[in-house]
Amino acid sequence: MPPSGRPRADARANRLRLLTEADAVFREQGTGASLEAIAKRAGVAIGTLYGHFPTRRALLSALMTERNEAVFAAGDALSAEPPDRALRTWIQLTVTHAATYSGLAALLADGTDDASSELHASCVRMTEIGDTLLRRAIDAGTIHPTTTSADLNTLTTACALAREHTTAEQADRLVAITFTGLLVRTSQ
Amino acid sequence: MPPSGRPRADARANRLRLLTEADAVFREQGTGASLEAIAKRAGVAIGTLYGHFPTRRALLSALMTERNEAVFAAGDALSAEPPDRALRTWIQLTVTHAATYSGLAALLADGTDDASSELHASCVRMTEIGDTLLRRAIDAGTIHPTTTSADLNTLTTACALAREHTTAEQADRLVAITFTGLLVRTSQ
DNA sequence: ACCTGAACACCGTTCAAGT
DNA sequence: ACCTGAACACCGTTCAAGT
Repeated sequence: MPPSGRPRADARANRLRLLTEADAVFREQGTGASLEAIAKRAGVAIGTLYGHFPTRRALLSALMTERNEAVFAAGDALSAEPPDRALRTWIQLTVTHAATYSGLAALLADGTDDASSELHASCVRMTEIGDTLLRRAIDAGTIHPTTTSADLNTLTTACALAREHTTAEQADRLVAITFTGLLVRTSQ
Repeated sequence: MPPSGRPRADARANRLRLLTEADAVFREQGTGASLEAIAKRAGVAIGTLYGHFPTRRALLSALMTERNEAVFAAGDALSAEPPDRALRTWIQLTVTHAATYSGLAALLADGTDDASSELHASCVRMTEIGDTLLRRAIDAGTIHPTTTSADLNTLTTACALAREHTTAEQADRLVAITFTGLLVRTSQ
């Protein structure tokens, strides 16, 4: 059972500094970075980090919270766009999101199926939004009707994973190629 | 300078058993598996493993040698096939190859650009074969002419990486989608 | 209620001693 | 020439003691 009432002021400050430094370190070194290093940069002992975030994934999850909300909101807003443009923008959005830190895409990919992962809920939410946009695009007749929600997830995961091994430009080209592969082939 | 003449019989036997067990362990646990475990299963001390294979990549490289030759030969043989079918088969082949062990695709992706990697030479060779098949398919008019050799590498890497996070069926669907994205869009 | 940091566990890598 | 395995280094994680 979590402690009730407001947390102590120093605890709040420590939590905030841990998140700030974790973001910086994960950006530089990926999600596998040393937790010791993060604690040291935040000016706290390693035990304090574990006190706030019992697992690496819990830390990552806390770090992604704000960003998640932004992506969810953007996804919902895409309902106003033309179906195929909306889907394409969504793919670009989620790929970039999953590539925030090197190593994150793999955790998100596994988080979709692993209900015990702290990242599971946000993965499910993303899948739902993607599914809505996908169905709309299929109904509009621009996306191949056999495309599944799982395809969309796999495709996003693949592009995000690949992004860790090439330039952003090359990764964008892959997104473009893959999206083209989803389109219904009409006489041009 | 390497030792001249034939290696000692026991050394040869150890090397062979190390390769056999490494293959089994990497298949089960991926390329990050414990080298201690491999040595133990092969019935030798950890120092013996390091004596034969100074780095994890050297061990992987030795492990891939035979398989590499098979893939190169298959790639060369594809010159006899219709250009687009040949390219598609090549993509499937290389994706499967890069997904032999979980974690291998990432090493191969980095090995292409890292000349100091023991896996570099085979990566370059694969790129060459892919490039030949790609140009032929472009010349035949079935593949979009702006497609580059780098696109092919990124695409293969992406599919192989994704394969570690889904079923083989789902991964095959991704290959199909991506390949469709390469095709010149004609009136069907 | 929260923080500290020593202690423990685990694993990769090296190298002096042995055969 | 090759093998052994103890020794070292490094890092993730826990938890008793402190404030």
